[in-house]
Amino acid sequence: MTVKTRFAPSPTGYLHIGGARTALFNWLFARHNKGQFVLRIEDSDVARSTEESAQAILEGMSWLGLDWDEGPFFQSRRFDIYRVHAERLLDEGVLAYRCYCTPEELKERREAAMKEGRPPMYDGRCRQRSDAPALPYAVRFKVPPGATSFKDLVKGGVSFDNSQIEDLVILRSDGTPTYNFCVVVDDATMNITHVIRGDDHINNTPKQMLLYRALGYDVPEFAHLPMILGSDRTRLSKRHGATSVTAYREMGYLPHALVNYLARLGWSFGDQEIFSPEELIEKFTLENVGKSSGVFNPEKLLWLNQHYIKSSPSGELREEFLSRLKALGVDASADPRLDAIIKTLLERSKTLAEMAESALFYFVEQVAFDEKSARKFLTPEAAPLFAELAEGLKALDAFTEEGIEGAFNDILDRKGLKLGKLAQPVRVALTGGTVSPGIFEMIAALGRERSVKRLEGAVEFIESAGGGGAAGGGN
RNA sequence: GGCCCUAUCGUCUAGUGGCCCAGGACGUCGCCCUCUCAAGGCGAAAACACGGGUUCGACUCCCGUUAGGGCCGCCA
Repeated sequence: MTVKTRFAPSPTGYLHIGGARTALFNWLFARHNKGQFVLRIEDSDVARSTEESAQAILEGMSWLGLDWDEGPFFQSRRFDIYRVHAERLLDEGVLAYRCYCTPEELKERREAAMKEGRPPMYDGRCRQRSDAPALPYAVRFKVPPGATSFKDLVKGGVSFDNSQIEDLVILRSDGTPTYNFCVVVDDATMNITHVIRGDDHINNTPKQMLLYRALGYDVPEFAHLPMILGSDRTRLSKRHGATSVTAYREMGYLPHALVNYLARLGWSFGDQEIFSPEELIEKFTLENVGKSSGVFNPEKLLWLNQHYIKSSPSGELREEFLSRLKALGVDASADPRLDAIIKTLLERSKTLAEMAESALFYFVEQVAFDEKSARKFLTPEAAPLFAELAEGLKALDAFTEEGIEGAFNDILDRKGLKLGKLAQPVRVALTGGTVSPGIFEMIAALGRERSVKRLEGAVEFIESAGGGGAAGGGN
């Protein structure tokens, strides 16, 4: 039997971190076992579902690289299938029945029960009803007595007493099917072999198993993944910060970093931390999924992101980098320095957003001097150094890191200075601030023209500042 | 309140009865490297929730307590 898993989100919001991990584990399990992965949109609650959410979820999946073999199926387009199944149960007479209680009545009873400390379960009062008033009715599944247990692939043995399970509604009074019923009909008719989902669904499992049996279908395997919690150990939600996959994309995270992080949250393979998607597929098994919930740790994600950025070939990030620059007002698509520039930024950027921002100085016409840095480093003593370096750079045969270093060393030797005494002022002259990539690689990437111009501009700046001139920039 | 699940460093985790006075990673701190910032290297602090069993021997098995989470909808 070939393995078939599914991811079945409800389109009531964006793809969030928890959903993404559920999708990932389903995908990994299917790929590892050379099986199929199905995407199904659970929009049986038509009122709450939106087209945009469904679209956002598909985009999130694609961005993460989680491709599906079948679907997306939409429950809203399968209502007749559910109705046929529900009627089958109703026809049997003993498996389902019509309930004429109104939602308002039910709510009242539930609240009363809660207040008295009783379990807020439906009491089954319409079970015995033999009349058929001309009133709206919902269809309820008649939960049989006994116990329902199963062997969860991550949690182990789980058992429920059926007396704890109420007669659930499978068809609303408007004729639409409910979640627990749709899931069963869908998973059965789509031949899902392994249901892998969040453990907030573990209580639904016995209800669904009972439904499978009533319908005469085989019960699939279940694997319930522990929840992802926020730093305060409650269910991860918006107030814990960014929780949507899209948000991480926008902040400049790489999909592999997110995938790697999510995989290691709840799953492990010895001491290994870094996994390519291929490696995850090869190594992923449900046995190595932990049973306990885990706290989402943005700092570790950030570390992974930095890891993936610094180990990316510069060409791989080019497009994304360009579009981020563009958003900052820089069109660098035709700039021949592009790859060299990216290379200088690779190992000092935690996100793509940060990378684009720290690249800005390479492209601006006028360097904006940071006031404090300028006061400290753009001094009258520095001016002749800049002039000399500008000459040295002009005279270079090859404008390479080695050549540039040579030009620096000439000056250093002549003046008897340490590199720091020259590099830091030069850094301010060229970038406007005191933080940048290594001085030689940075100058090589900046280019000869601009480096010389900016040095000369800094000399002018110093001279005019000496005469009381205003702060400005070099070229 | 009832039911279900869970319990190793701050966090993610390794550990499947002796290899563990518990290993790795993020984070934190210190040192080294160093032209700044990073990266990198080295090192440090940091955990088996508690109580009973079982066993020659428990982080590992069982029971209980405690704590956390989840679910109790004509939401999914």
